[in-house]
Amino acid sequence: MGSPGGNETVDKRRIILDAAIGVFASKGFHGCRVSDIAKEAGVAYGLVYHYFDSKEEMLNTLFSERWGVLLDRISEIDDEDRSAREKLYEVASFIIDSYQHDPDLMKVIIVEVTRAANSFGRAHLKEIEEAYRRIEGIVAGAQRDGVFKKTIPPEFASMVFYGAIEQLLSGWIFDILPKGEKEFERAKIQVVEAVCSGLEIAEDGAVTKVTGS
Amino acid sequence: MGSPGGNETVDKRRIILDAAIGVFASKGFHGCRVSDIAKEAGVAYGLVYHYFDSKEEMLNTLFSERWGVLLDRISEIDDEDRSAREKLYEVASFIIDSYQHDPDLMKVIIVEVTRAANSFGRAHLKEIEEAYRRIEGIVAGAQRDGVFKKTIPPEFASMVFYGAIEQLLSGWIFDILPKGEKEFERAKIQVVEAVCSGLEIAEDGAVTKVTGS
Amino acid sequence: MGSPGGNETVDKRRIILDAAIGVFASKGFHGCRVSDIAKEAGVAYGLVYHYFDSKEEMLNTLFSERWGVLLDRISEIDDEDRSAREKLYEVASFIIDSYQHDPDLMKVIIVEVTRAANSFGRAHLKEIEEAYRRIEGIVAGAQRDGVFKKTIPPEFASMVFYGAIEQLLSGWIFDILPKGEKEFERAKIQVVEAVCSGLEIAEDGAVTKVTGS
Amino acid sequence: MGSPGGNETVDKRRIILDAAIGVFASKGFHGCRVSDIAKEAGVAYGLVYHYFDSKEEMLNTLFSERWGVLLDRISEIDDEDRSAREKLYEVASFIIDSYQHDPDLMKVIIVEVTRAANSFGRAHLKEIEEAYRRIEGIVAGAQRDGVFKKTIPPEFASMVFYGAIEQLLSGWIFDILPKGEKEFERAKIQVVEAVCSGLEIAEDGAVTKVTGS
DNA sequence: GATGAATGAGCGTTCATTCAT
DNA sequence: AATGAATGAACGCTCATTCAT
Repeated sequence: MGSPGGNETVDKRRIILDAAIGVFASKGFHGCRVSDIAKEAGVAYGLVYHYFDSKEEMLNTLFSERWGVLLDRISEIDDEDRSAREKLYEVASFIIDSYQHDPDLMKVIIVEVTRAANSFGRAHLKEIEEAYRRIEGIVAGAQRDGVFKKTIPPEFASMVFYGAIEQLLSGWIFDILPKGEKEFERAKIQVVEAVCSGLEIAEDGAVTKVTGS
Repeated sequence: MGSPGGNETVDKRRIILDAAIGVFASKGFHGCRVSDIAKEAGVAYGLVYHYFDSKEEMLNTLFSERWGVLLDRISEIDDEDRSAREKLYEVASFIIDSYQHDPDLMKVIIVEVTRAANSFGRAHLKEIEEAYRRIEGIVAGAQRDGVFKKTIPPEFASMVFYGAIEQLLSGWIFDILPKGEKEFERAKIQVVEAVCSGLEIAEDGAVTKVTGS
Repeated sequence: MGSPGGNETVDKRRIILDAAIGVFASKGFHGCRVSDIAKEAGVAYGLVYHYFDSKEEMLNTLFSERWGVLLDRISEIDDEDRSAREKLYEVASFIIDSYQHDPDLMKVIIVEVTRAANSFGRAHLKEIEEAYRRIEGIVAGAQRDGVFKKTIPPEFASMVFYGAIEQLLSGWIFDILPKGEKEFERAKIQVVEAVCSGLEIAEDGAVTKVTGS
Repeated sequence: MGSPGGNETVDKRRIILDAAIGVFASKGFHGCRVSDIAKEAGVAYGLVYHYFDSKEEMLNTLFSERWGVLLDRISEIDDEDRSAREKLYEVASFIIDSYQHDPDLMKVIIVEVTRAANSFGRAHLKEIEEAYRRIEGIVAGAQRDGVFKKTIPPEFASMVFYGAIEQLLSGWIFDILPKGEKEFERAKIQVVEAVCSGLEIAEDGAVTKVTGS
């Protein structure tokens, strides 16, 4: 039953981690000090090191926690009985919703890990690649089903798809693209439309089947 | 004896800049020391500061030099009398060729600036956005010509296109995608195909017109 | 066993400050390194920066601490019911005693701050001027009482008095004048005599009333 | 005949020295760079080192040049057949006129040398002491003549007199005292009055004989 | 004399990490 | 668990001075 009475017991570890999200997001991993995190969390300097071996471990933890959820979700989506386009829509949807729900966390994950492959990304390359591979799986399935063209290798398609989404997120993060519920919803549809049907008007003039949640 | 024949005259500034490319590429901007650059360039520590105000100024210089060339090239391409798809192919081609020609420089530009919008990218946001805008222009033109669908806003299409290409470069940089002349050439075609025609097989079954240089 | 008896508890901040006095006095502010201070204090380099924001802050702290005491003392003296000459004697006495008690500290204050108005003195100009103003107050009072001549403006008299004393301290600091208890006591009397009664023999031949503590 | 035609020949050494006065005065010896002086002088960086062995040598030169003039003038004054008070007035007058004539140079001499006995002053201690000794000579003479009281040792009187004047100069330099022709003239009179006759009203009420130039 | 590129020792400051309590 | 003082390696930058031309 844990702590009697309920959840008054504070999980300092969690508090520190949440503080780290905010601090990493606003100052950047390199730009912040461990003391900033402790201060933000309202705990003593040393306590951070009681729970984490290093500043980097906090980032790693934040990334892995969230990335694991993403990987699970992609697999789940892939297991559903839907078209490839719908599956990609679901993936885009999940990522964009994640950003909408906790922009700071997604900013940290993308800016400090995913797009910083040089430093911390290195450590998570395997996890990151795993996501690519699962999207790849969706594409490969569609190719087997004769829905996606075989001229574009799945691993390539996966990169295009993921790259497009991440670019959108970056656009929002750095205020290059307008943000808002409406924009996010549109983006989900349009990024899938662009990647699946392309920007060009098809010969037959069909503008495509819109996918919605 | 002077320098009768030509370029034996050494431009130390250039030498330092070139050394910086290599060092930034291999150790990262944060991971290297100014002394690493001086050593690599074979010059005294202080000379670096004779030519540059700071470590960061070297990165800025490298970025701006190259990004300026990219911007010029996109404009040039847009001025040509070709289809939008061909123009996008040319842009992709230029970027990928740039990587092929000087992988270290492109790595630095992408890893340390373009994808590090949090830190140095901030300083170059205007230049970076300018590139997006020029691609946007190509798309907008195609929409006016009735070749690209109007359901996807040009600024959105531009992000998808650029995001896809950058993801490919990242894939090569971090050894997620196989490198090689053949791969690069294929990538140019496929990224354009994916973005313009989409991954799906069009209703009419047309696999699309391949564009070559 | 704690610290039952008293002051075994070490105040590292104080230790560092005291070490700074010695180091600044012997090598000068510019001539010493922060590591000299740390070494002298027997603490780790970084601890200095745990307690102080910068090398300069140590100097500022030392100055303000001591100068505050001087200002208080002057006010206290001015509040006493004594003649102006006696008050000036008390001020001279306090300053000279300060030097006698902690020559290094006074050396630092005079050499690095008071007489270095160009650099650090600038920052403390207000505090320094305050001292001048308080001496000025003593003189002005004496003029009102008809004891000091009105032909010499108080602010001018204050500068003469303070300048004379500081010159004596400089003389001792740089071994131009002989040091010693006897010399210090004599100096107190003579500087007041010189400034109050002048170097000349008065018409009536009176050599003056000597002031003692 | 030197340079034919006259003085079109520029003495670069002099130009550098004059530039140094301005730069030392405005930025301070420590606060300026050799390149600042070269720039101010309008000469190449390296030329400074052609004429001077070091940055310090420029300061030394400036000091010695001017201080020599002061020493000569004091001797000259002392040789005149005037009262001690008149002699001291002449000395004060010369120093204050020097400041009026070239405030930057006097600022450098006082701020960077005379009052910086810790660093550069050390090197010039002998010259500086020589000035004290010459003033001392004037006082000693007056004591022998029965004009100055013997209770204040000449070397002590000399410090009081010089300290008072230097304090005034510092006051002008750092804008603590009002500047202006009238102020300078008054100061000459008052500093001598203060030091010779004292601040107190003498028993017999005589306010003293004012000395004018 | 004149130029300014080249040298490199030196130093203030930062901050992740450790540790005694 | 919790605190925050203590540690010290690391690094960017400055700038007086030298030197090749």
